[in-house]
Amino acid sequence: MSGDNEHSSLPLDELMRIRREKLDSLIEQGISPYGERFERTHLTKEIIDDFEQLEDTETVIAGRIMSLRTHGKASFADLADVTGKIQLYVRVDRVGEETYELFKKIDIGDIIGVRGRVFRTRRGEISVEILALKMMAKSLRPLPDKWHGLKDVELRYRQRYVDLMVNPEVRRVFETRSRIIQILRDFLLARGFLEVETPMLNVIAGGANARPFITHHNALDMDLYMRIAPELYLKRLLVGGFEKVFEIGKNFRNEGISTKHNPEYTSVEIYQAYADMNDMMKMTEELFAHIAKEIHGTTEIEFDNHKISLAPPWPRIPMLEAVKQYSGVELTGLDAKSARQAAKEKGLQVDANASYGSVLDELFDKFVEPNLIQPVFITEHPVEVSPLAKRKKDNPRLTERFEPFIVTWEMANGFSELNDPIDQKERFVKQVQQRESGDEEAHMMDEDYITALEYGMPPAGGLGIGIDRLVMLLTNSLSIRDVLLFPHMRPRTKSDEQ
RNA sequence: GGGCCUUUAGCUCAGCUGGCUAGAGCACCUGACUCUUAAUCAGGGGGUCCGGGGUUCGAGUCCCCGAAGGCCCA
Repeated sequence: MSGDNEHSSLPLDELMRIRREKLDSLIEQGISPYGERFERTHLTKEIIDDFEQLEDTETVIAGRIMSLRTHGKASFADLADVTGKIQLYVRVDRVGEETYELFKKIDIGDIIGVRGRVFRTRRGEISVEILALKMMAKSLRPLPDKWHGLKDVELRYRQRYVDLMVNPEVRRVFETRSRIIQILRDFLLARGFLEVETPMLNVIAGGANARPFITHHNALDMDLYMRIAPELYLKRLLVGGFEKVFEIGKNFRNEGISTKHNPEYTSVEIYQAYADMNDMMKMTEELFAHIAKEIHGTTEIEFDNHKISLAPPWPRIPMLEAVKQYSGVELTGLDAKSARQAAKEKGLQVDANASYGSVLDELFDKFVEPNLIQPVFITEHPVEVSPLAKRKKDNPRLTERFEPFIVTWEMANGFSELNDPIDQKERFVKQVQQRESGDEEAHMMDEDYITALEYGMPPAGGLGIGIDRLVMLLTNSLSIRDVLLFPHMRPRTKSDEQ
């Protein structure tokens, strides 16, 4: 509908037009507006930290102009690089008319290189007095408000590059995210684990209860699934003879989006031969405490106005006991029918043919989960919802499984791995039946995985940790989108690409 | 999927029970200013009020449909 010439009267176009004119005039003067390789001697933070040594010496820095204060024949600006920012000072009687004119063509947002003298202003601010100036990148769009920054969360996520420019605390979150992953990796490597990579394009999507994304391989002319978990591949590696492996990577689940869910998210899965759930619980609490100490210097952290203590050991509470404690419902020893009855009496809607295990699971979600603020391991999940976990020796309806909860979130999931191929096959068969009766999240049959188990897999402990949630916990972020650089957003239909 | 809320200048926000030409701060432009720092002072330009219908003499404001986003719930 709207023609091109209507567009040209939009104010953004006017702001951009003015900058384009400055760009053109630079080119006319033979100045390249987009620079080239540039050798810096210092980062801004180094100048501030080492001011005593650097005072009155020459330095070469580069970065983005964040603000300008011009005063006729002398001017100030703030220049930001990855370490922070520093004030620039320029005076015409020092640099000469030509450089001063070039400085006056600079806009907020431009990236420049500066050679200058380190000094402190009368008001005490460490600054660099410009002696020479180079344009590195002309910015053609205005930056958000220097005081209020960019607040609109939609714009922040859609144009994260702008968010990162103007909101320094956002950059810090992602620096912390990177460090957390590095610490995690170092922790595992130091314990003799091997980092591996397994396929993300799967013929069978297994290892979790979730709906997969479907994609297509053209040359083979076949549909493939994006993986929902690396679990079954990693356990094949235990069959093959690796004894300690882990994988950090993306999983893809075709589910809704919320403050705690993104369709692609990052996990670490860890498998250790000859270990069991108890070893993995110990590793979990040690790992969380270790990362917290490296990041914050303490295991006592704050999240959403809660004081959380990550210091091991964390309590272990069997699921049945937790349900009894928080809902008053005693399910031990009941059959599926009386379990359903008990749940109904607590006002819970349950399917007429819900299994004992799923009743337990639902009671847990409803009555227990919202109370689990401090770290706690919930253990011994029912077998129906744990198709890959070893059964408990003294109670085959339950499994050797655990999930740590912190601030009501399930932070991880682990168990003594089921290595009995016959039991595993039966569990898959049950899952396939559920799938056929409409449960799209139930497991698919994975014959090759059964074959692998038939060769013999050592008993093992396994553990999967949601890295996004871990980062949320340690950066006090209430939305998963705040720890994802580019969270998934619906595309805007049109005319918003300004 | 359901409920509630938001969308006004590049950014951050006002705009009352419908009523003159839709405002402010920052940013931008012009001028003044050689230690400012949310620089200051004077002047100026800038609007698809998310989109589409409707009610009305008159809609940023009320009604309906739609879009994107946020929060809560499933």
